[in-house]
This record gives sequence, C-alpha cells and structure tokens, in this order.
Amino acid sequence: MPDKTEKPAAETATEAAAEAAKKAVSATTAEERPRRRQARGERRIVQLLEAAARVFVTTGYTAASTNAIAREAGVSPGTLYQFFPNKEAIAIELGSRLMHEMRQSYDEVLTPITPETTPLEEVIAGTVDRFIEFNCRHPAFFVLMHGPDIPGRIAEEHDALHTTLVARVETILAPFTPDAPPAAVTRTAQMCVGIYKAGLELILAHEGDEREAYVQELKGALVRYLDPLMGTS
Amino acid sequence: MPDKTEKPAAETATEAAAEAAKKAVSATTAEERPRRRQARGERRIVQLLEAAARVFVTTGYTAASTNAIAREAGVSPGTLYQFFPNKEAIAIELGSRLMHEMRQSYDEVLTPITPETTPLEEVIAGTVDRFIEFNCRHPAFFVLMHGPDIPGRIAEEHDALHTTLVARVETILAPFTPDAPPAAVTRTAQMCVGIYKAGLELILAHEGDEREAYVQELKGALVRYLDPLMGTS
Amino acid sequence: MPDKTEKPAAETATEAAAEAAKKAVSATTAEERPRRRQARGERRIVQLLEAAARVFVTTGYTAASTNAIAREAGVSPGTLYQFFPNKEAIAIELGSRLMHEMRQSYDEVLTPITPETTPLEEVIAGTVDRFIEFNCRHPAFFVLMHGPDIPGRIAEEHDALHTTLVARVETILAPFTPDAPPAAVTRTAQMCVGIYKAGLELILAHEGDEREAYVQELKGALVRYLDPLMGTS
Amino acid sequence: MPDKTEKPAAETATEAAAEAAKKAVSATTAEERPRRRQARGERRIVQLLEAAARVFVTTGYTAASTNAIAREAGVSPGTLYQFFPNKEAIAIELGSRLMHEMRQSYDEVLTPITPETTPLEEVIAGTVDRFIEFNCRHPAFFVLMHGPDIPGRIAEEHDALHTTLVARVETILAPFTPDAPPAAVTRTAQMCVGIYKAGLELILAHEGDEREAYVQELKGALVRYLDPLMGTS
DNA sequence: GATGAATGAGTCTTCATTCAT
DNA sequence: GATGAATGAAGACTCATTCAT
Repeated sequence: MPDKTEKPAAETATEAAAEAAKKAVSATTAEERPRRRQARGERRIVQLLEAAARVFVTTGYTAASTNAIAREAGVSPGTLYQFFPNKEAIAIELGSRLMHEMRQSYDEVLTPITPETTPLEEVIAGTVDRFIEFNCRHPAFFVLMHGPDIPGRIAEEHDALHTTLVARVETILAPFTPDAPPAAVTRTAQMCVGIYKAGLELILAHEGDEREAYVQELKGALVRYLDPLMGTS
Repeated sequence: MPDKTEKPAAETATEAAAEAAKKAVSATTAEERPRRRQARGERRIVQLLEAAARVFVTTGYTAASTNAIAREAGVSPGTLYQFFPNKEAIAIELGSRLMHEMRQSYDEVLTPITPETTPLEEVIAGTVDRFIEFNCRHPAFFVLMHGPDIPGRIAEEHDALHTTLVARVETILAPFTPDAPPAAVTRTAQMCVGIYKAGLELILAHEGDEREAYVQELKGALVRYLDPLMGTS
Repeated sequence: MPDKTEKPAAETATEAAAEAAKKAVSATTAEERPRRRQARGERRIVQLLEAAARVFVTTGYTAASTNAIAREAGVSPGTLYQFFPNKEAIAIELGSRLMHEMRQSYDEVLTPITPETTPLEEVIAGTVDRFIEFNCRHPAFFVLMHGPDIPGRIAEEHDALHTTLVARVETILAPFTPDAPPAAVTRTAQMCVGIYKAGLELILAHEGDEREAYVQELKGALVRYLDPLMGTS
Repeated sequence: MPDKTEKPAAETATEAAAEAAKKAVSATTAEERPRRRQARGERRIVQLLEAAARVFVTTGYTAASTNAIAREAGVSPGTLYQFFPNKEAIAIELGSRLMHEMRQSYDEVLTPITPETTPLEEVIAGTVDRFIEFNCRHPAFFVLMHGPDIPGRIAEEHDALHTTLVARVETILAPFTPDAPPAAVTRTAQMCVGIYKAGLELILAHEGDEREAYVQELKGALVRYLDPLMGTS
C-alpha cells in the first residue's frame, strides 16, 4: 500500500524511455528540413540536462524538483515539459548521454586490449583512472548510477547506467576469461562495478593525498579481486 | 533548495542521535524524572519502528513519508509524533536499535579473535555470513546504511550506522595490522565496508544459487583485498 | 465560513464559564467535608493558571496550546482537562482571578474617594500607578485584556475583563459626573480604559527612564482627557 | 516554543518587507529581468490580497490560515504560494498597499499644514476624520496595525504599519513642536497613535449616533492630549 | 515554442480534546 | 484524580504536471 505512484501514460520504464526518445532524442538524430528548430530544441535540451545534472548533484535525484531544474536552467516549468514528459525521462536522457560520452572517451583506448598486449593490472589501472576522471568531471553520473535509494530493487530505469556499465566491463574482461561460463563473467563484472562504486564514493568524499590513497586502495582491491583470472591466461 | 531541514544545534550525527535519544529513546534506557513511559507506549514504538522499517525498505528513506509509516503501523499521524519528533529521529532510532541487535549477535563470536587463533580468511567468512544473515533478516539496515541519495556528502546522521560499522571493522582488523598507521587501517576498513555493501546489494538482488554464488564472490573479494595483511601473521 | 470552532458541550461563553465554575471555583468556596481533596484540587488549579499565565504571556492567547500549558505546569494534558473544559475556560478563570486580586488591591484605597476629598488628578495618578504596578506583576492581565486579535468584535468571553474594568472606571468617575447621562459616562470610561491600554502597551515596551516618561505621558493624557469633568464639580 | 518562525537574515521589519517585495511584490513596482508578470498574475494578487483582508478581519491575523485565504479567493493553495512565500508576506504586502493608498488619500490635504495656516485642533479633526473613514473602508488596516496578540513585544514585521504611522504623525506634529527634543516628539506621536487605535476600536464597535459620539470623544481626547503644544504657537 | 499561472493531492507537523489504565 | 496515549482534522507549504495565452 505504500507505493501510490501513478503514471497514466508511460506505464513501464521502457515505454517511458521510448516516450522520451520520441520527444528528445529524435531531435538529436533527425536530419530533415527544419534544422534551425531542431538546433534550438537541442540547445534547450542540453541546457536543461546540465541544469538537471547540477540539481541532482546538489539534492539527489529523489529530492530534485522539476521546478528547481527549470529554474536552474533559466526556463519556465512549461518549457521543461515540452522536452521531457517527466522527471524520470530527464534522468534517463542525462544518463544515456553521459554514458555515450564515457564510451567515446575510453573506447578508443581500451578497444585494442588483449591479454597478450596488456597485463590485467594495467587495464584495471587505466580503466579506473579514466572512470574516476570522468566521474569527477560529471558528478551527476555517480548520482544516477546510484539511483534512488531503494536497494534490493536494483533493476529499474535508472540502472540502465549500471547495466550498461556492467556490460562494458564484461566486454573488457571477456578476453581474460575465455573458459569461464558467461554467468560467472557477469558476476565478476557486477562485483567489479560494485567495488568501483564503493571506492568512488570514498574517493569523492576525500581530497588531496587521502583521495589519492583511496584511489590506490581501489585499484589494489580490483587487481586482487581479479587476480584469479591471471592464472587462466 | 529542496531540503530545508535546519538544526542549529546537534550538528554531528552523534549529537543528533543523542538528542533524539533524549526525546524518544529515553524510555528504552531509563525513565528520567517524571517520564513514566507506559508499556503500551513502548509497544507502540516497536510497532512504529517495524512499520518504518517496512516503509523504508519499500520506498527508500527519502521518499518514505511519516504518514505512510503511521498508516503502515495502523495509527494516526499524531500518535507517531508523540514518540518521534520527525522522520529523521525514526531512522536514527531504528538504526541504533538494529545496530544494537547486530552487535549482540556477533560480538560473542568475534570477540575472541586473534591472528593466532583464527586465520583472517575464517574471520572474514564468519563475519560476512553473519552480516548477510542479519541484513536479510533486517533489510532496513541496508537502506539506512545507504542513507539518502546525495553522494559525496557521505557523512550525516544516517551514517552513524556506516561510521559505527567502520569502527567495528577497524577493531576486527586491528590485531592483524599491528604496524600499520591508523589512517591506513581506517581506509582499509572503509573499503571493506564499501565492498561489503556492494556485494550485499548484489546478494539481495538475487536468489537461490545465484545468491550463494555472489556470497562466495564477496568473500573472495574481501579475502583477496585483505591478502596483504596475511604477510604479517 | 472561517469559524469552525466547535464545542459539543458548553455551547455559549456563559455556559462555559458556568461549567468551569462548577468544577474549579466550587473548590474555592465550598467548605464541606472532603477538604483535603478540595485543597489538592485548588493547588492544581493555581498551578495550572500560573502556567497558563506564563504561556499566554510568552506566546499570546491564540498561539498558546493546552499541551504547552500542561507541560509548563508539569502535569499531563489529561489532568488539565480534569479542571478546565477547554482553553477558553482557562483564560476566563485566570482573568476572573486576576480581576479579583486587582479589586482587592485597590478597592481599599479608592473606595473612600469623593470629589471633595480628592482632586481628580490625584485619583487618576493613583489609579494608573496601581494599575501599572499590577500589570507589571501580572503581565497576563494585559494579554487577556487584549484578547485574541479580532477587533471590531470587542465583546466576547475575553472581554469580561474589559467590561469589568470599564464598570470599575465608571464607578470611579461617577461621583465626578453627577449630571452626565449614563451613556456618556460609559463612553468616557471606555475611552479611559482604551487610552490606558494604549499607554500600558507603550510602557511595557520600554524600560527605565523611557518607561517612566511614558507613564507620565499616560497620566497627562488621561488627566487632560478628563479635564472637562473638573469644571462640573 | 509555539512560535518557531526563524529567519536568519531579514531581521528587521523593513528588511523583511524588502525581502517579500523582492519575491512577491516585484511585479507591482517593475519587472526585474525575466520577471514578465502577466496581467492575470497581478489580478490574482489583488484578488488574494482582498481575500486575505476579509479573512484577517474575520478571524484575526494569527488564526487566519493560508488555505482559508486561498479558498476565499477561490483559488487553490498552490496558487497562493505562487505569489506569496508565506502568510507573513501576504500581511506585509497588504499592509504596504493599504499604507500606500492611505498616504495618497491624505498627503495632498495635510501636506501644506503649518501652525500659522491651521490650528492644531483643525489638523487633528481632519486627520482623524480621514483616518477613520479610511479604516472603515479598509477594516483590515486596523487588524494589521494591531498585530498578533503578543503584547510587550510591539515591534515585529507587522508593525511596519505602526511604525510608519508613528512617523507620519511625527511629521505632522513637528511644526508644532519646534523646541521639543525628538524623543519627546516620538513619545507624543506614539501616544497619539495609541489613543487613536483605542478610539478606533470603540468607533468600529458601535454604529450610528453612538459611533459618532465616540468619534467626538476621540477627537476631544487627542485635542486635549496635545493641548500643551498649543502654547508654543 | 515559451511563459507564467493553476492545480490538487500530498508532505510534515501541531493541537484541542478524549480515553484507557 | 492522574497519566500518557490516541485521535484526526487542520495548517503551512511543495511539487509534478497541465493549461491558457
């Protein structure tokens, strides 16, 4: 009985995402006639997403209000709803864009990795560095990864991020675990992401040398966690 | 400015807890002067805390409403406020009671641990098993450990739990790290708790064999993370 | 539509007062057998009224809560309602007792006044001094005179005080205005009380020399207001 | 501790008014930057203030509820809060608008007053007449002047009105009291306003001939109170 | 598209009053 | 008589969302 959330339209997460896509993303991809308009819309969207990121970081997702986001973006609430059907859609779109950016920023570097060319330790160190750097640049990413504070119910629209991240890590790990059953790889990847998140939280909570110490700690934890994989190769 | 909670006094978590204790918990410990809390009252408190635990688990702390808690407990909103001055106090009291229970459930077992009598691996396995069992029995504990979803700002009243937990772990680790500087031990403990939380999230999200597999994964991660400590013994 | 006050029992003010009288005042007067009990009750009543006076002074009548009064008196809300049927009754009883005390404190002095024995100026000065002294000793008296802040609707249960005060002043003025029609005397008395209240407010709001200056100002205002009466005598 | 209003900044009445102005009133004076208040909004504000005036008059300021005001205005609570941050702001804005109107209604007449051109008696009579007429037209003005019912603590945001009124009277009196020390003039003005308020209360509480009689009584009281000033001219 | 206004259910909290013990 | 618990209707205020302009 406690959950009285109701959304007449866009019942499921997927549908909501689709809805959002229809309104927001289409502008990104489409290359038709009214490009001027699209451009203005895209600018608005960016503006709104940046504002949302700031608000999410400040207050957390649950406590963030659409009005606050609109205000932060310097537009009226009505305008916000012209681009996003609801608060969730904003988070989703923001997450997906951040994910996109992250991919580009490290795919180029990590793609040509193989057990032969690079030792796991180096892979981990490099990945972690990149991830941390990215998270510091986009603190909202962490907030969204985190999701609203209902644990146990991991999967949710928010965890598109988490899921994608896990998939990413699976891809990275795959070459190092040729014989392992897929489920095991998934578990390992999940654990890696979890450990990473835990470490990141600590890293973000500290500064200077202490922060650096936690970075080392995190790398060590991951390296040793993945140690068994070394033997196989 | 969504969060408008203000408390001039009682800045730190510990102080806040003490404050709350003075108001709500007093009945638990001892009747001060005219505070002749009746049995019914104590029952109500338990009832309310149980309801709160359920609501926190279902909706998360931030989204939980005092009215929902009261409804879940089958009492009127006014009754809730006769025992707790606000939502925070409920969380604090619930957390402190859970912490209390947890301590009792594992102190007896873990106290006589020394590097000589027990290998670290066993200590970890035992501790993790106990923690997991406890968390499954009290899912609210996890929610409270987690805190509201504003990351980076780790410390807050909520993290009385986290802090206590870390202190606990420090105590456990201490005998294994006689030469390490305190700051390092703290970092290690923080990482352990973080990794544990991450693992727990995964464990709670799965069932059956998969859950068991994650339990093993978590133990492995912790054992290997703490591996360097073994050298000393 | 704004007034939603409902009182199942004791519909009118007069009835309420009677009710209160039945419960509270009876104890004061009755001299029967169970004196011990009565005495205890009377003590409680005094205790409660003193607490109420303090709370009224601090927060004003409207904002004063019965719970706060009970707390201030060191008793439970239930106990309060054993002696007073509602908040209003407390104010009424408090007012009537204060009135009583005031009467005693100045009747002895002012009774033997006649135009022949005492000049009006002296009467005024004496009365004002006494009133002020009384008000400073019982700040609640002022609050109750004031009543809740609905002007225009002067008459109300609260204004038993005001009314009695006016009657008092009429009595004092009467000998000085033998030929004036009663209505005129009433008006004059009303104005006197009004001017007095106004002056008192200013007096209470200042301290030291400034306060003394306002006292003089008030006396002057009243003397000059009543000046025309001098000619008659 | 019934009154838990807290405002770290904006301590004084004037500052508070300024604050409120920034948020709510701004539309009245001028559009800042993007504050393109629509005509409908200004209409709503007027509507709300009128409703507030009615409610204040009926129930008094303290007991007036924002919901009641909204209902009286025929809008939803949310709408009220789009224009005013809280109840206080409504009172302040209402007071300031009334003050504005009052000023215009009597400045033109009373400005060219000097002891030479006009005898004090006439000044008083004229001023009182105007004030009374104004108060009868805007009974809320009286309620706001009165303030919440905690006496002794005269000053507060409410008394912007009172303060302004006193200043007004000081200005009127000044030419008649060239040699008096400022503090004395202030005291005199304070007393005048107090006497006026007292008289007004009586006037508003009566009708017809009786009311008229009280008007005369009030004028007489003021004239005689200010009599000593006549000597100078 | 954009804006500001409008909504109304919902949140936290208080309070006069009544009840069971 | 006394106590603390219980109630439930308000009250102030917020917020996601929709609408008229």
